[in-house]
Amino acid sequence: MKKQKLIQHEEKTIGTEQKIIAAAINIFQAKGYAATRTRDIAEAAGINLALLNYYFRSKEKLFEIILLHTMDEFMQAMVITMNDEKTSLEKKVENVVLSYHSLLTEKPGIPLFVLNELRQGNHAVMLKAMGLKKIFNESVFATQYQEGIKKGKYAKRPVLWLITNIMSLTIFPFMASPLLQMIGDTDYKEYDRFIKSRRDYVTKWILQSLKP
Amino acid sequence: MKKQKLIQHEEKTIGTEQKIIAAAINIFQAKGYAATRTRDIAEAAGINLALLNYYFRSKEKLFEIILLHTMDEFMQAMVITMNDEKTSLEKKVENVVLSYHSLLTEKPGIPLFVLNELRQGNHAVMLKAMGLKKIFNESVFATQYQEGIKKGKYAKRPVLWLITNIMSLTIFPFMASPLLQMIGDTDYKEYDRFIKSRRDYVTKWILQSLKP
DNA sequence: GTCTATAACGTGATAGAC
DNA sequence: GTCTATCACGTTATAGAC
Repeated sequence: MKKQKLIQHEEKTIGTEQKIIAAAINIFQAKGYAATRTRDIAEAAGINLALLNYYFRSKEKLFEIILLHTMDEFMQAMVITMNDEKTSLEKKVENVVLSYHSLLTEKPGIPLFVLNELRQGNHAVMLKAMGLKKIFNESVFATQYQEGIKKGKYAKRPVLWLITNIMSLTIFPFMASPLLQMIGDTDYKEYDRFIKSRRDYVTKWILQSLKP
Repeated sequence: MKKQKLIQHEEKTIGTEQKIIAAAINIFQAKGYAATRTRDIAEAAGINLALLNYYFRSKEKLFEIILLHTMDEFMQAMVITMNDEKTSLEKKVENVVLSYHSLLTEKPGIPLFVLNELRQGNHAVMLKAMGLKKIFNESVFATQYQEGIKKGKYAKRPVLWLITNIMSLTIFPFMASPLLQMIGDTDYKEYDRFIKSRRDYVTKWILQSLKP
């Protein structure tokens, strides 16, 4: 009976904590740190402002949790596919494009959120971002790319070149979607189709650019 | 003598006003509306906080001026070249890439600034951005593109397709420069060379993608 | 026009009851 | 754990002297 109570207690705790985190993710990602008011998060979570501080001590602490979580989400989309021993580099490019598309279709606000905090000089983001260097340079992806160059299969360019192409063509259309929607005079649904229709084309286009 | 005094008066006024605007551009573009404190602008302009409000009434008013100015700067980079009657579409693509590169090399913070305020739902930006629709659809650029498609010279795709490619490949590397610098393990100077070395390649790559 | 001093306000955080 | 009420602080904006 004591255990029963404890479990119930913990479940309830986790429930509220998760509700706050879920709300915080939405609002922080949509508006950034400075433009977000903790009151709004509390309201969106259906709880009181005081309770938010009870769980997370401060706005900054809560933010850092959301920030790290978001960075992980963003990086995970590529880390796994980049280190798959079983796939070719060509297949990896395809998979990265695919996984970014599915992530960003669901959460298009992530890149702007991350880059914005990076520009503000947020220390936590910078540390996380540092990790990307290792991830790339020590990845199976990087090795395969270097191999391809040695064999004369790919043009001799830094890995950064390829990564820039991939990220530019996959991420930017999501970041700039409000702008591009206006230019193209499309609504949300139509723009979504537009982006989807680009997906395979983008992959092929990138692969084609690898040739010497 | 009265006129002399008036001119002097006006010159001094313009001087201070411009100093404030210059400072505001720097800080607003670097940190966004919410994260900017008017005190910082005043300090950077070498004047007092009260004086800032004397000239611009409020933070919001000052911000809107900077915002519209920035949007104009951003849009102007393409509007002019897009409507040049004397150049071919191929030359226009080349020129747009060039003008964006020179603008963003000097002021790399502009795209993030604009997209960030657009995401916050800023009314003024949205109105300005609306103008882009007309600018593109009624441009010489758009006409030439449609002509090319009719002649079977280009693949049959919406103009938005081409615009997305151009913007993605030219703008994103500037927006994500802190991130990409870390990934590539390069310093500011080296990354600058990297971007410059991509310029011509990007142009050719885009042109190549026009083919059916 | 420009300053100093201060009012007015918004927001993050806490005290204390339940 | 959760709430209401309140404090504490930073920031915008203004009043008033020069």
